[in-house]
Amino acid sequence: MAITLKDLARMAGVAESTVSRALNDKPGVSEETKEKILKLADKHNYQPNRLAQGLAKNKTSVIALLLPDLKDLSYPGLIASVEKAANKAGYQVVLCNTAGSSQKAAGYLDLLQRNQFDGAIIVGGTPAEGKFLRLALENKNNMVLINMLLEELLLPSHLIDYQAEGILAAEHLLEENNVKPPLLVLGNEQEYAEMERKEGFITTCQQHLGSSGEIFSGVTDRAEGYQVFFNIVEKNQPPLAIYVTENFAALGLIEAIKTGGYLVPEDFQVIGTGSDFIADIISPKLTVVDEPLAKMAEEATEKLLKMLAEEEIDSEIKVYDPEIIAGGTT
Amino acid sequence: MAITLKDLARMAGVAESTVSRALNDKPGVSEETKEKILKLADKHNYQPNRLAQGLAKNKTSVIALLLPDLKDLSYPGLIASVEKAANKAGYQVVLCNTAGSSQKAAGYLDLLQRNQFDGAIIVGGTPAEGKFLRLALENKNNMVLINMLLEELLLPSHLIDYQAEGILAAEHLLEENNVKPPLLVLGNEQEYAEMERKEGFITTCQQHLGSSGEIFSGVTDRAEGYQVFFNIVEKNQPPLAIYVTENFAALGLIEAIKTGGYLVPEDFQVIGTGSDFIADIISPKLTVVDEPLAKMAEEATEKLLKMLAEEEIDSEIKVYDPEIIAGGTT
DNA sequence: TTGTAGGCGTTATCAA
DNA sequence: TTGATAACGCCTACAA
Repeated sequence: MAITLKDLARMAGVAESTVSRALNDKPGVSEETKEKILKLADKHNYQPNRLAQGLAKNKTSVIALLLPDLKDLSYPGLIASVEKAANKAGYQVVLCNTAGSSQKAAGYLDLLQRNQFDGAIIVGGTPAEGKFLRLALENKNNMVLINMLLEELLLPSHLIDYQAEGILAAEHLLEENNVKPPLLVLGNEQEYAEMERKEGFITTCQQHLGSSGEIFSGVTDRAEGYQVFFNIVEKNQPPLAIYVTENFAALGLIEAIKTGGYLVPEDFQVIGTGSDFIADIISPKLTVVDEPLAKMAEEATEKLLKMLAEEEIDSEIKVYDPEIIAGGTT
Repeated sequence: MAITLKDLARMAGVAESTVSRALNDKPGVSEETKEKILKLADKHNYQPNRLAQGLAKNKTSVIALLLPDLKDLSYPGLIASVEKAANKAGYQVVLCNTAGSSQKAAGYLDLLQRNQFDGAIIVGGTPAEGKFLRLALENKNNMVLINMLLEELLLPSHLIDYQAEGILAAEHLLEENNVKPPLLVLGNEQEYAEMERKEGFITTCQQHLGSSGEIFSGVTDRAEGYQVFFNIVEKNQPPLAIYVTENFAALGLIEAIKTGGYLVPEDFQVIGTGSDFIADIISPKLTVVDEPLAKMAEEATEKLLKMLAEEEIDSEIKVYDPEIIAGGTT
């Protein structure tokens, strides 16, 4: 067993309270005894038990970051941002992989609710996670949301304006190619983000051209992106402008375009969704509608820390604007 | 404040111990009182405080998985494997991002040592992490290692045989192209894994051909992989066989080959390192030397759980063999 | 079947 | 400046 504060007290011949004061640098301990105690603690490599500390102080200094998908390459930036803000305030961050399962998410929220963590930042991405949050909300308010929209539940939320993404993408493509309506290649059309992008994109196209181009959906991975190229050229002739919401689909699509002997951006202009990673492994570098995830994460973390510090009750919803990062594909 | 066991006891008009027994399904409680207590607990949504439980039972049922790099696309599989094994045994897993910094790693090991977690699985990848582990090892034995080799520290370790990777890669390439010695494209030559791969590769080439091909190093990302192609064709003529240890470098290299008007695998045969993800976004699918990370993770987790359960002291080192997964690039 | 009491390892209050 | 002592919320002998 590890050495305890009580052990130190016995060895130093003082009371536990004195040891506690000495270790925590609190006033009311003579330099002499303090030094003796610190030396002893160091010698025996004393490490205060965090469970006991947490119980006594009602605080663990650990926050959890719940992520729905570890393969999403835009998360490392988000994570770094959360960690930076949290560390600065003396908190450590642990990551919880919910893998899009509300059951797993519930498991981690159980830890949160039962004092294993002080707070949690919950990142959306999977639909219908609202239900399990209700329980967790009962007593405390120690959660903030990123990109998760809940109907009724009132929690601080940091949301991307997905509709604005569609609008920006459309405007960008229309700037350069205003003859034929741009095409839209979507992933899972049931997802909130995709619905919004579609709405923004189509509306903008119609406003400018009076009509919108063909829409393909269910195109999420590289193979599907590759394949959709053939569906596209079946009825459409280049030059064409295309908005592909899914990153890996964009990868496959551009590969197909180049394999087909066409040029990007001369024959096909392509715009995707923000992710340094993907933009970089595509050649030419993909033009994207970028999401300010790092900033969102930072502000979400600061909001959470403020809630923990001031026990402030809050449910502010903050919406963030995307922006175009020009690459070589448009 | 949340409701406590003591509150329940008061409300039910019984002793705390009775409530504890009822909630934990222990014998010695009449059906009647038990039901009353459970109903009360349910009504007030009672959630036992894990810090208190942990303190009393000296167990949190949470293990930590320390990862050096969240961008590594072979980790999601490893993580899933750890979670599966841990969950089955009633443990929850949290991920800790050490980001290759021993300081950050030390912070998480501090949590471990101070009872916030029961155990930890530490994944290597960054050099010289050994030092900070020494401290953590003092009292407990609740850590296992994956792909981290330490000189003196005795901990259960689960290691890939990197030298065998080089050997396999060489043998595979030699099978099909035994005229010219295959080329080697390395990432960071200082890393243990790379040194071993190189050793195995070169030795095998020399055994079979009496000589080994040109070696390029410091090629880690897509751009560098793209660029190295030009260095390669400067002095070498296809057909050529190439072993590229870094995944993204392989991506760029193949892109350059195709852009240059050459064919894969007819003109250039390429073999990389295992990762479903990368192999899949390359076309043709990359042939790889696969690392059995999922299996390693599973066995490492089971070892850890066994250590926690039986307090067994152990420092077994288990070495895992890589294997070729044929794609379309060889 | 139930209650009392002590312990887990800290912190914090109040006297001395 | 120090030391008892209670408290944090739970578990677990031991007694009743």
